[in-house]
Amino acid sequence: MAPLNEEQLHQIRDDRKVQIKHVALKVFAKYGINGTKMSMIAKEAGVSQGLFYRYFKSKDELFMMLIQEAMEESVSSIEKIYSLSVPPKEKIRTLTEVILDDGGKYYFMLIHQAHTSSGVSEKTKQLLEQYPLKLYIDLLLPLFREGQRVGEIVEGDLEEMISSYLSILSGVMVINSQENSFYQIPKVDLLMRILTKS
Amino acid sequence: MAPLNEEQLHQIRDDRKVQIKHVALKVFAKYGINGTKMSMIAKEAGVSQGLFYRYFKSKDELFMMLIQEAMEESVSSIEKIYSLSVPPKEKIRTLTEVILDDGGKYYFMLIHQAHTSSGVSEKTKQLLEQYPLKLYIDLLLPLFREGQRVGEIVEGDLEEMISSYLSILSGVMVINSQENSFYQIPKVDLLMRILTKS
Amino acid sequence: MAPLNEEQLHQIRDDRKVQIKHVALKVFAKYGINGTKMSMIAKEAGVSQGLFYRYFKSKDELFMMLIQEAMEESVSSIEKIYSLSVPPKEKIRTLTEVILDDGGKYYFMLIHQAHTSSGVSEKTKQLLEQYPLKLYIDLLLPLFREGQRVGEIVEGDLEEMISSYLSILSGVMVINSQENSFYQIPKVDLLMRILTKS
Amino acid sequence: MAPLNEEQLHQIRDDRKVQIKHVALKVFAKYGINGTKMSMIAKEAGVSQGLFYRYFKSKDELFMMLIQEAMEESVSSIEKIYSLSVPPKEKIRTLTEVILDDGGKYYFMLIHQAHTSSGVSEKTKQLLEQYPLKLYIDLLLPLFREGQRVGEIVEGDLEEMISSYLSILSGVMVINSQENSFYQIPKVDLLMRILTKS
DNA sequence: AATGAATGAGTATTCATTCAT
DNA sequence: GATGAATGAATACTCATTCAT
Repeated sequence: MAPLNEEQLHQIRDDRKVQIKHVALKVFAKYGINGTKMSMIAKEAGVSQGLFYRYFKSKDELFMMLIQEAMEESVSSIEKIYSLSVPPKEKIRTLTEVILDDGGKYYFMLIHQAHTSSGVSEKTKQLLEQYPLKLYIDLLLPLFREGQRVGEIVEGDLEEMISSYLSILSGVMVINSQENSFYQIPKVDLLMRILTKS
Repeated sequence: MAPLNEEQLHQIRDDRKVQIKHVALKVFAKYGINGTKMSMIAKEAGVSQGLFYRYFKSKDELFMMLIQEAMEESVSSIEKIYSLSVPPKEKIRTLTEVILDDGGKYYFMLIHQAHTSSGVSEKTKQLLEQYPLKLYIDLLLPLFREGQRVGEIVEGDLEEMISSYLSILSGVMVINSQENSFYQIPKVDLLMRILTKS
Repeated sequence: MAPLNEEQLHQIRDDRKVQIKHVALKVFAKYGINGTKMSMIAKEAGVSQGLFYRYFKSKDELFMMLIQEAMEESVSSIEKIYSLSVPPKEKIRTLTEVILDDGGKYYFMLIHQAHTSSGVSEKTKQLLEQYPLKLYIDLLLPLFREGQRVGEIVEGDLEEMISSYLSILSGVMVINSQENSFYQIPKVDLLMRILTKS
Repeated sequence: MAPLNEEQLHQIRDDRKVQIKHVALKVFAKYGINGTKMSMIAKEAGVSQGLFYRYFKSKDELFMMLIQEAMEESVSSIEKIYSLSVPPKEKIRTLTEVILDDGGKYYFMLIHQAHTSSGVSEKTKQLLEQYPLKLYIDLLLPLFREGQRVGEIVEGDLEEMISSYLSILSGVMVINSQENSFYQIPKVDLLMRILTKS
């Protein structure tokens, strides 16, 4: 029989890469880079350990890739919010929903793991430094300022408020990243009370 | 000098144990059970790796001991609050302050680590099951109910509210457990907005 | 086009086999059996790794085949020398030239690699034992004896002299088997001084 | 019982290091860096594999260390020859004996292995470049020149002669580095014929 | 009691070989 | 036949724990 053609092979390779990354995101998010064993990823993805290395150079490289994507994704989520034509408070609510949504939680957890794990590579650390909290605050500042202007957001130092808001969101995501979480994700309305006038 | 007597020796042993536990709590909290190497604890505590095993049977045993203490401590913190003679809102604020306080954060982080880490022993898992979220909710329920009764706490389902409150507190503790945290701990006033009428 | 007939297919098969062997000889000679990865041979020969196994049962089988050929070739080179109608010294000089010649060096290196590498199969070891140094000495003995008789070769124990001569030739071949060798191949005249009267 | 004191520990560490290096030199020399498995070194040295890593950072680091020593040693051997108060020919003969001597052969083999193995680290390659053949030739040039001057060494291009001499010596060392060598080390007298007038 | 050397089980990674297409 | 994806056994290295002193 004829060997697979270029396109078919490309398809297979792409599928596998996506599949492995998808699995790895969850496992890394849950167990961190130290707690995650290659055997877990391989087993969960249904491939042999050896195959993993045809698609990714190393455990660390994959971890870094996922961090990179997580951070790009998070920034892009925020940017997208601005294009909605609803009042500031609604924008913030929507953003909160997006973050609390299932897709987002793995990314948050991953970034948390990256920040806290021992044994992350220098390269990964450098990558993390490219997305400091300040960057997120600056992205949200115009939105929150507008919120204050129209009276939807409580008075007070905005940088601190945004920082706290992000910390809380991250926190609840992180502690809920596991399947049968001890904790539960709060309702959006409840979280919004931190920011908005009653 | 005369040789130390029985009691003095016991005292030394006890001091050393406390010292090691104190150090280990911080290291475990920061790096998790997988990220924490015995060499880190030994070095940080200023003892040899060998000596460690005179005081504790294993890494896991120590981890479990700390979890145990953390959970007992957390329950006792809550119980103590009830003895204050201030209005409910003030009690909750004080509890929040106690938790956010420096001592508390390591315990929270530890419990989080225990819940999320791969490679925790079965015994540790069993221990965790002895302190489910429900237990904390039940402990706080009378306090919050009283708060609602006197109009200091917002209306709404109390179990959910308490659960959310605990999740948020835990979350911010967890993501701030490391030294140079990416995030910051929110002010107590800000957190209280979740629960209280403006 | 008409499909290839039986013989043409056989021809193609044979050509390919020769091609792979040719490439493998160089790679094995350069890097040894441990240093040579199947991917190197496949890439260098321009075939897929999978195809290789249509032609050869295993890496080790190919290695053995090459050793076999190398040893047969070396014996035949020596035998051929005897048919020349020149004085003994000239015959030895010609043999030396043949050995030092580009073709020969890979074979020497290969035999050296086979003798020294860890991880050569039992079968290969057995093969090597079929061509002991003694065999080569015996082959050359009549030639060298004649050389001594006519006064072209220095006096002395012949077995030792031949053995040394072969060791030196092998040695210089071996250390020059790589492309950009640290060392250089000595001129034939210089080597002949070992054996001949000035 | 009291723990070992500083000096005793230092002694143990030193002994072990020497012991491991001694064994590793032989094993690396024989099998190259690819052919040498850590289990071989550990077993041969009578230590566990784990212990190896308390003394050396990695297989490659040890290999490099040994290369370094081998090269320093070889240069120093040559330099020492100059201090003898014998005629040039005698000096060269002594040098030849020193090199052919048991201690030397492992070093030569090691350097050969380093030059030929695939998979040697960049660092090791750089190290090798610090000791090019030219350096050895230059070291020996004055000695050989003096030999020619006093009529003990044959006429001819000196650089080429030294290079050939070193190649031949290296070659015979390399192919004799294994225990039950197929080949044999030639007598010094025989090798000297390459250089000297009869 | 105290130390740090020593062990060995476990983990990431490589690579010869097989398999589906 | 031909391809390269897939497998799994082997190998370098790490680290909790034990042991000799």
